[in-house]
Amino acid sequence: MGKGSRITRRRFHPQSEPRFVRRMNIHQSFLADICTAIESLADGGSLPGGLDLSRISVEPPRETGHGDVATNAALVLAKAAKMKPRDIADALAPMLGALDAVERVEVAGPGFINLHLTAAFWRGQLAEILLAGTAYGASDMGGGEKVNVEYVSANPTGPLHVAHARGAVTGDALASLLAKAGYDVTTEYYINDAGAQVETLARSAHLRYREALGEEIGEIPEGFYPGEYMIAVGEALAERDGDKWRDAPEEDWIDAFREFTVARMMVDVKADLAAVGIEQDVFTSERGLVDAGAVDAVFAALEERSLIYIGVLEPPKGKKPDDWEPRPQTLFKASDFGDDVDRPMKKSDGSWTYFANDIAYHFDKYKRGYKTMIDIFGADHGGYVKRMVAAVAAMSGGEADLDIKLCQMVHLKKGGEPMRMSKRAGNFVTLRDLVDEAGKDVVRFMMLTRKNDSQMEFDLDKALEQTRDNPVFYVQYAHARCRSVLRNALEIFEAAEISPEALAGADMSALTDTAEMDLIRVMAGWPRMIEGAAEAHEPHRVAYYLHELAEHFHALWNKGKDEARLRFIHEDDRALTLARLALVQGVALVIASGLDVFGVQPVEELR
RNA sequence: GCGCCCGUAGCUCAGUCGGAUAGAGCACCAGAUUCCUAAUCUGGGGGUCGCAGGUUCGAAUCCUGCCGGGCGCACCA
Repeated sequence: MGKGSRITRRRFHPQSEPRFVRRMNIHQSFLADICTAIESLADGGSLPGGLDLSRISVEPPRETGHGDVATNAALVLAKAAKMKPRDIADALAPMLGALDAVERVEVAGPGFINLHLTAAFWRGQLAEILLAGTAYGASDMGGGEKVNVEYVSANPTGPLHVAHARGAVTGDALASLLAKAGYDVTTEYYINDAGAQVETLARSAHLRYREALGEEIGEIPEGFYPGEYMIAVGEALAERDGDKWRDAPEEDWIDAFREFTVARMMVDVKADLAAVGIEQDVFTSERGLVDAGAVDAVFAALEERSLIYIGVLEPPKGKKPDDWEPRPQTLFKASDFGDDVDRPMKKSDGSWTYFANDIAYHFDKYKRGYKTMIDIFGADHGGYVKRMVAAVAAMSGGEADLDIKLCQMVHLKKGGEPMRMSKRAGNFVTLRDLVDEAGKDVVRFMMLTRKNDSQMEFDLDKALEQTRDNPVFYVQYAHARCRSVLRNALEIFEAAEISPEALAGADMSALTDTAEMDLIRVMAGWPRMIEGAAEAHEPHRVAYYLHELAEHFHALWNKGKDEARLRFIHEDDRALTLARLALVQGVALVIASGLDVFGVQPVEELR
């Protein structure tokens, strides 16, 4: 549980593989070959049998001079085999050198085995990319396992602001990343419509309602939501109900006003999310769960297992609340599951705490079949993580796994100057403002260029400039260039001749330049990238991958400026051109595939 | 005081469940455009990976302790 609790299952289902989609990435494929070779050496007595092969890794070496794939097999096995790493490597190397895809093998450093693959192998990879199309990179790593990704879940008390944007985009991209990696993903929003904040919201609506009826309300008093967006709510209520609630006691209207206002806020929230291209599958109401008795049920279940008791908590050291007093409370034994202290389930008035409701919510998800849950929270909820993870462990009997991703703050900048935001002063930037100014694709991509737990700067001017300072345009430009070449190629080819499917059958032996082969190598790394990012729950890796891919393409493009023979289109050499177009088409597809994970539309041209 | 996160080039940040000589962008310097979009490319300078120990064939990565920054800390959500 806790920190290391991530998806670790890697299952392959060779029986169920569609024929035409490569499901095992090339490194896994070589890993299988290496294991076979080791077993065969063991059979021949050159190695001890029964060695633990689980720590063997196969990966692209950082140094290009170290071949295309490298394995640490000899290093990892040395201790258990009681042999020198170099000796194991020397025995293994010739066997791997005999593989069709391997051109050359070398033992290097302390015992790494570096494989140099044949050009034919790489060209074959390009053909696979073209056949798979934008589905390239799809994996069945998840094996169809149900995963629930919950994000945004902002209180329905006003419009979404920039801090929500990061969580929204992160959750959305993570969800599509997991879907691409073979998980059955549900995206979800938890509506916090049960607490004191929505009561305040209802009162604020009543205030604006009286205002709409012509009453002079003056300054919005402390303890009410002051936002101007509430004016329309008051007007709508006045329109609907006339003045029947004007002088009525609160208990007469509070429920109706809350319900109306929350519903209205959620319409706005969904519209804001739609503006960044987000449409979640499920919206769960906290109040609905409470009313349905879900909290009572999970409470009883925990009580059944003696995880609930009445106790008195120690005051927090160092920072004691002013009104602290020792008081018996109904506590959940979170400390049995990794939390620092036990946590209250009931408030002093006997109603459930937010935490209790949230346990019921996660129990509800669990009962709906999600053994893997991901919550995207803002950094200000960091102190809540341990208790929630503990609760999920407890209520699922250790069966379910909750990973909470904290999104750190976004510091908005404009012209190099930080934009100080304060709700009180009313100058906070809404998600809608941001999208209106920068565009949804830029917002999405920019928000995903940083690890979720690092704070990030978002320079509005750079996002608006649409220049090289803006990483999304660097990638889009590469895609646009690909599309441009393919459009130009229509002057000498029919569209059907240069479709991805047709190009997959092209003779690619003309692709020989190092820049071309490098590009294919990067493209062929896409499935592995997907799996790694999905397993780590880190969508930002895709942004860096796309930048790298674009970089290699731009490099090849410019190489064609220096050496005319490297240009993509040669009117006098159709065969050569088809090979190059296969490459260009492949790049366009992989970029489109990557942008699709981010929910960003690839552009045909930038002009 | 306790818990979580972060600390990597002047700035913003990557760095694959421990791998070989630590990377990118921006900024700075020097170059590339008769020709598929120069919103691009090529080359260069720039680092005690916060500090100190430890683990091992090997540490930016794992462990411990410090230092610095952020967030949070009963009955809010």
